[in-house]
Amino acid sequence: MSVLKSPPDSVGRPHSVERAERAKALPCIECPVKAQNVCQPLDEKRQRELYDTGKQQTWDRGQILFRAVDPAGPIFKIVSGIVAVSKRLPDGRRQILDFFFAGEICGYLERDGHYSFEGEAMTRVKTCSFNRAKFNAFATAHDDVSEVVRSTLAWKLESVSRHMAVLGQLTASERVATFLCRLSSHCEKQDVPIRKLALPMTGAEIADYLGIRLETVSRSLSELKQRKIIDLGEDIVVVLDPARLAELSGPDLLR
Amino acid sequence: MSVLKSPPDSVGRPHSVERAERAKALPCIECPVKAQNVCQPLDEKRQRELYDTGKQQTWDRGQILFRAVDPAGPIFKIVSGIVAVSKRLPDGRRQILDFFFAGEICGYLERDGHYSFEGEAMTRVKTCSFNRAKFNAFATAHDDVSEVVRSTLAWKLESVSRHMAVLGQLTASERVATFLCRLSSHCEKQDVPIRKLALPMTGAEIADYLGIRLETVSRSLSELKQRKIIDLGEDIVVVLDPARLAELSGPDLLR
DNA sequence: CGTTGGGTTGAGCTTGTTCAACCACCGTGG
DNA sequence: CCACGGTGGTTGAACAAGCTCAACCCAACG
Repeated sequence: MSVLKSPPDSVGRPHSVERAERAKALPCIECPVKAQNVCQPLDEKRQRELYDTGKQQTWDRGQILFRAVDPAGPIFKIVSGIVAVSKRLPDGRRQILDFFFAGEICGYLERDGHYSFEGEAMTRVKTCSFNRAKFNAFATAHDDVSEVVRSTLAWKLESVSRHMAVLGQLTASERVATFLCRLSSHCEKQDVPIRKLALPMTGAEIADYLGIRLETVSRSLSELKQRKIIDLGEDIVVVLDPARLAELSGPDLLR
Repeated sequence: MSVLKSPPDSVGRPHSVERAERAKALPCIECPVKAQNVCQPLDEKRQRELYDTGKQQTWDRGQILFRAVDPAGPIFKIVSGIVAVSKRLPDGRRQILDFFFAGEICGYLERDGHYSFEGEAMTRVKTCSFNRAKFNAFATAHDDVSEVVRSTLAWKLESVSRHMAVLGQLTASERVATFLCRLSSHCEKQDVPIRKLALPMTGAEIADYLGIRLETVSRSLSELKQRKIIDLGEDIVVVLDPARLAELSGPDLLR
């Protein structure tokens, strides 16, 4: 298997676990996200069956997992790390539609044989990459799995709709505050319940997610710091006053 | 069955078809949207079974089918007319998330026992209103139906995501142009293939959908008229130059 | 030690908002 | 029959939020 040179903009083949190695043991046993999403209802037998439809991959920050022009290939369950899914406009503008965290599935949506959007690793990312046809067949064959797919879609549709209201109605500073609240509530749910937030994405990426310029993001953050609501460190935000932050995010558009 | 007085803001009970009357004949036979969405795979027996989980209703323009504060009640398949689904912010701002047309299902999304959003009739609307629990049971019992639910969700998720890019990245005039293109391509698909578009919603509603002020909508439309790209009539838009309109909507965010 | 990528900050400008006046249309009631 | 108020649309002028462009800083890295 020859390794291709990385095309210009930092796309490249990820490191794959070899078939032979896979046969040895089922890594799912130790998988940090085995209890999440489609894997949640699976016993060991079915887990192995699903695992055999895919392979594990590791991606470096900035690598593209899938592009909107590519024919729809595998779907990706994120084992660790963060993936940004975005829509690019021909003139260079882009809208980051959502950030996907460990346990979530991305690259699922397709449109006449192509990925609908683009997925990019915001950090080092580990994925289980399932063959699309086999995954769909697996889901069709198992009612509980397809129920998980359905509820995941419904949940995503809701959270994306909510973010639409952010883009359509909120001011720049409200958007930034909302973003921090969302990050914070996400961390509370799985990570340390501390109010030190790691910011794994750059200002430009936050800007593309919030539909504003990166300078505006920076200014809003500075203003929040000025007002002693947050403190800024190295790729870190410390929330000093969660209550006031929530106020500033205006309405309840969290999650 | 007593009819309640309409609460302040034009909510009211719709006119329902009585049970006795329903028993007579299955109106689905003549239903204009019997081939769409969840009804599409049904033979007459299953169609009757589904129909019996709900009832037909008619709503006047401006009536609220469901509110975000209401406990999640029925889900609505639209037989005719247009419904706007929106998210309201406490301070009066609102984002219209999507317009639902004949054949589509709305009021489906729920969050801890309540409707996620709000649905309002933009025109006179006929619905089949299915009991939620019974509908879900019906879907669970029939693989082909739940497959339709899944694919509808995936499709909606995609189109909502696409609209996010509109809100996050496009200028006001691009948004308006995009909106007209979307309307136009929708009409092409089912109605007369003519380029006279009926505008069933007010400027304020278009504004809430596009995340701009109604004055801005009006100005953009006037400018398009000035440039001989469209013509404006009574609640009607005539597309004079579809190609240039598509250009102005910037990138391909249609549908 | 120079380069590169990301972040901050300022000054001027543009887009879209805000506020207001005005008009056309329509249904209602004196 | 016309006066009236209510709704929805148009247009203008002043204003402000956010964008653009640019300079500058800092840390990482070859």
